[in-house]
Amino acid sequence: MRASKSVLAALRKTMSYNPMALCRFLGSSTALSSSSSPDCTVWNKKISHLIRTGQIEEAKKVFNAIEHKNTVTWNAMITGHVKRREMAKARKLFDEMPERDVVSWNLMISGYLSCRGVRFVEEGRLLFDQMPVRDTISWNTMITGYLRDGRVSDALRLFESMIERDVVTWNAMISGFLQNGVIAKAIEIFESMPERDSTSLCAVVSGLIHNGRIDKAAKLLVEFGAKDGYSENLVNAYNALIAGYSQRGQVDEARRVFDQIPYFCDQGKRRGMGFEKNVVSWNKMIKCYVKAGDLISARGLFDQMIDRDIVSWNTIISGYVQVPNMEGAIDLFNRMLYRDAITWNSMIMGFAEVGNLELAYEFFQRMPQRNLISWNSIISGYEKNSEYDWAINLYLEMQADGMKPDQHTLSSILSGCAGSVNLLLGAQIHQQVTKLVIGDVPINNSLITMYSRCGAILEARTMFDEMKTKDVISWNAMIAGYASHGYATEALQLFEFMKQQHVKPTQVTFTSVLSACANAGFTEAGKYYFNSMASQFRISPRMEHFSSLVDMIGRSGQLQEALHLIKSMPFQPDKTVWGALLGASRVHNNVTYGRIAAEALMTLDPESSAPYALLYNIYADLGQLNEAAEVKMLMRRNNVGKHVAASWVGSPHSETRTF
DNA sequence: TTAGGGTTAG
Repeated sequence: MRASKSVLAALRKTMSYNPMALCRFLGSSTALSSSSSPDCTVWNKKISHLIRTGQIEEAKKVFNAIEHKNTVTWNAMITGHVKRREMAKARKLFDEMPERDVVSWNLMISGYLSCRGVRFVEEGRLLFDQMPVRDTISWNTMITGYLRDGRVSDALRLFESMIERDVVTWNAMISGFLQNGVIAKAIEIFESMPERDSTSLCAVVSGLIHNGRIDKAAKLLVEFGAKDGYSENLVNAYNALIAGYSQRGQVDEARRVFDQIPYFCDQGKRRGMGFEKNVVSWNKMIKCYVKAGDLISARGLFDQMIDRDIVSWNTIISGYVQVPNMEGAIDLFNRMLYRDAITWNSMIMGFAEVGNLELAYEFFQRMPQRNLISWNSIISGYEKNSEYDWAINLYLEMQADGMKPDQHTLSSILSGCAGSVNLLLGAQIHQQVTKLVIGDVPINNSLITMYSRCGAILEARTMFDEMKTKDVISWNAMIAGYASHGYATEALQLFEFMKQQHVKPTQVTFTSVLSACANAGFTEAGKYYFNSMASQFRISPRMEHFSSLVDMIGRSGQLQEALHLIKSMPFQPDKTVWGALLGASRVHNNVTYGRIAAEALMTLDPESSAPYALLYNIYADLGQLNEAAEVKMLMRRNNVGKHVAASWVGSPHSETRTF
């Protein structure tokens, strides 16, 4: 096939838009020699296009078919492999190619350096040393590679031995130093560089924010941002600053920056050339208000926006979902022209949060394309609302659908297994976790909880012991496992070991520790631990800690001391605390304290029949039948007690105790 | 082929 020169020229002109057209015209089955194609530029572009669109096999076919390749052809093919980190394949081509130019060398170096790891960095350096002629890009690539790998001094050595540095070199040094936390040096470089561009400023601002130096970032942005010569992408730096303040909860500061952007726009000569706020600025500011819980201001900005994008809508919807105000969210949802998975997922999460699983499921069903987060949201929704079997069924459905679970899915489903005491599935998930190599700390913690809730306390302990890295939650989970199964000694031993390992306990730790003491009747130990909360760890005791202490002191017979403790509490005791005193009074059949506790409970929780029932039993056991009858009458008069003495859920230990 | 940025949902 032979194409006329003019046709080829016309086609070449449109090449960059539609390279496939040329291919179709020429037919791709024939050998692509220079006789059928005047030069290989066209084919090189075709290869580049195929690589850009991820069709490397196709690219390889074209590459192999070309008879007379030039250096660009080889480089294009090498690019394809380098992008996919296939360095062995890239290297083979590089070694085979008849003539290399500086781009070939640079490509290989950048490929090796992107792979990270000492071996690859050294390989890159070897090529850098071997190459006959280096340009600035070679140097910049090598410096960036070192900085990415944390080798700051190597980078600095190269930088200092460079003769002709360009702005990219300086910028690479700035961002690299900031990435490695060498802040002072980065600022020094920024301030001493011969010419700055907007990238320099963006790099230094975002890097400083990343390193917690937001005020310095703001100062530099104000100082250098107002000067001439910076391009429109400076707004990115302002946006980064808004996001930085937003993350720290400094709403007013963020708003000040947000309002400042058009101010500098007036200062700059090219008004309307991009110095103004863009949609990202608005979205970040709205997000800032949402994060601070100021939905009114967030909505105000949202309503003022002229060009909203999907992120604007999703941000404001997430604000309503977080409150949660699902009516508002639905209203916005209905007004949206285009929705994406994030929109739908936010709605699902919101409905799950307010316990409306029907609507959550309906939205889950209705959404056009579910992703992993959709599944995770609906599964965790059911799990959090104690619908464990639904959660487990959805998990099975998810897998049948070919969706691979991640650590969020597994953590939800493990909680589901713990909730429904499904040891069989829990152990299966454990195997899956091992296979998927998602052995991260939160997942392992869920496994501990799952095993211990299912009563497999030995498996829980094995899990705990095998964890290479633990956090305080791992310790809490294991201690809680022991405590809730009556292994008080083991719980306290582990707690002592935890302190030896210098892991700082939390309020949750003490909840389990005190509950273990209460269940086992270790009153003195319990008092000691309770006092150590504030004195050793600066943790203020919460309601559940007081109620445990009241429980154990009361049950040991020191009812007066228990009442004294209640009176000395820094906040109003709730029904769990009074319930503990009432329970203890029942154990000792003590009318005096039983009455006090029961009366407090009747005021706090007028619906509950439990205080009447307990008080009745105390009187009855003491043979004071008249008083017992009075209690019954009182209960009838107050219109409580359809199920007499049936369910008492006020005490933290209600499951393990019978009244 | 080198530098910055890339918002929203767990």
